[in-house]
Amino acid sequence: MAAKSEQTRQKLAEVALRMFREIGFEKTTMRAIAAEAGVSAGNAYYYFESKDDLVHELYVQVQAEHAERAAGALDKAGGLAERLKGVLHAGLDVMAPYHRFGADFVATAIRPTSPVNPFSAASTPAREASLEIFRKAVDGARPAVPRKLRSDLPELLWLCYMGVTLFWVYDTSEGQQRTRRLVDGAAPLIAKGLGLARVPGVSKVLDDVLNLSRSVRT
Amino acid sequence: MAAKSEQTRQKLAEVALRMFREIGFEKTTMRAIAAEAGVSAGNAYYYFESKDDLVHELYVQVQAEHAERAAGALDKAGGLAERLKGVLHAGLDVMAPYHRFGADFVATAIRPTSPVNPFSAASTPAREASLEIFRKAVDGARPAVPRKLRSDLPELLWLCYMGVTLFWVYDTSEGQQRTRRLVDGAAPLIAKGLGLARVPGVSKVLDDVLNLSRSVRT
DNA sequence: AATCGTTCTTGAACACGTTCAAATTTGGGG
DNA sequence: CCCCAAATTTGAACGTGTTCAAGAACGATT
Repeated sequence: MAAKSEQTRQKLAEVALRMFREIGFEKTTMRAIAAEAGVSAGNAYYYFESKDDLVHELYVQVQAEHAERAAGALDKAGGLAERLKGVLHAGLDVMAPYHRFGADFVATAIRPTSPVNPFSAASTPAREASLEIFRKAVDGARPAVPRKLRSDLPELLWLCYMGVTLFWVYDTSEGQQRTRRLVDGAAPLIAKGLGLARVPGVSKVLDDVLNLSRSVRT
Repeated sequence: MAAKSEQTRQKLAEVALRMFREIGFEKTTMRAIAAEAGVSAGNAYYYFESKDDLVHELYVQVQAEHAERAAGALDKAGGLAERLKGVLHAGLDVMAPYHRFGADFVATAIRPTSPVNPFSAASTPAREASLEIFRKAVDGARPAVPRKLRSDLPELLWLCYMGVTLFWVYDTSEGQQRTRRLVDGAAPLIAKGLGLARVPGVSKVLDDVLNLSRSVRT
């Protein structure tokens, strides 16, 4: 059966993710993962290129669950502020069990050469799915977002989400409530701030910002 | 002479920094540093707690040189936009030789437990010195920055600087010219944007932003 | 100059992530 | 049922960052 191999792979991933959660990144050694999964250390490398590759597995799973929960939250909210809150809190909910592991995750993910890097080729599907969440959040918002911003906003919000994640990693408050407060405070502010896009003086500066943001990408 | 010990320490730091620049972080092994400095590998650990600690040494030196060059740039410019440009370009100039090493540096620095982490206790002097640069940039600016923003702005700009650094690490364009363009574009935009703080509609939102930024820190 | 505590230095050892040649298992075709 | 090629698994090995007990060099005190 071809399933046997897949079974070993899944066992390894499952064990690795559980250990990441329970004892952290560094204490979760490849040998320990393999032992717990009942295979040799070398064998783990038949299924995963590296320890980082197991982190990528986590990233993909977390992202998938985020998409699912975010969709649920978006069904319930119409205003941009509430939609944003829903999406961001959903993300925090999914990541919560991994908070102690967060710093190592980010340290791994930030390397341009890592498969976990959210900008890397290996992460393109996960990143696209994540971007899609923010596209939906923006597109479905009532009242609608100013037309001028509609195309750039999802990407910018996704970047904000990366920022919130970073903040969350450093947030040692109980249950990361500071990050929760940040989300609760920032979401309505962003929504309100977008309304200013129609103020003439602001509009000009905003155009410049958008132009810069576009020009600097290439 | 007490200088003998200090000499060994400096030799190690000098060799390490040069190797970081020339062959990158991973290829610069502790054994290689020690060998090149003419001591045993174990001895390097008498002077530096860890490899990361050598990165901290680099951080401190880079920061010191940044402060120096930024001060020079600030002497020549009065407007906030020009002052910001000067400070940011000075930072990029100092970091330039280490660009290939940047990703590893950031990956190290981003760990809350690392001595290199810019928010860590070990980095407090370097961080304060860096903040001071932005305080000077803001305080000396003519026309003056809106009073409301004067106290928070340096910290926010310093955060922007962290963001620019991150952008720079990922910037693979020749000579990191995209980052240069980002700085040239963003500096005047920030200066212009601050002027909007006096527009009534904007002022209210801005108050909320500042309040949130303050409340979320504790 | 001899002594002694401190500072400095060494080299072997450890656990880690990772590699790889060799061994084993698997599954399909004769 | 047997055989072979491919897929899977092993265990030993490598180089890494780091630790540490032991020793060597130093410098102040007598």
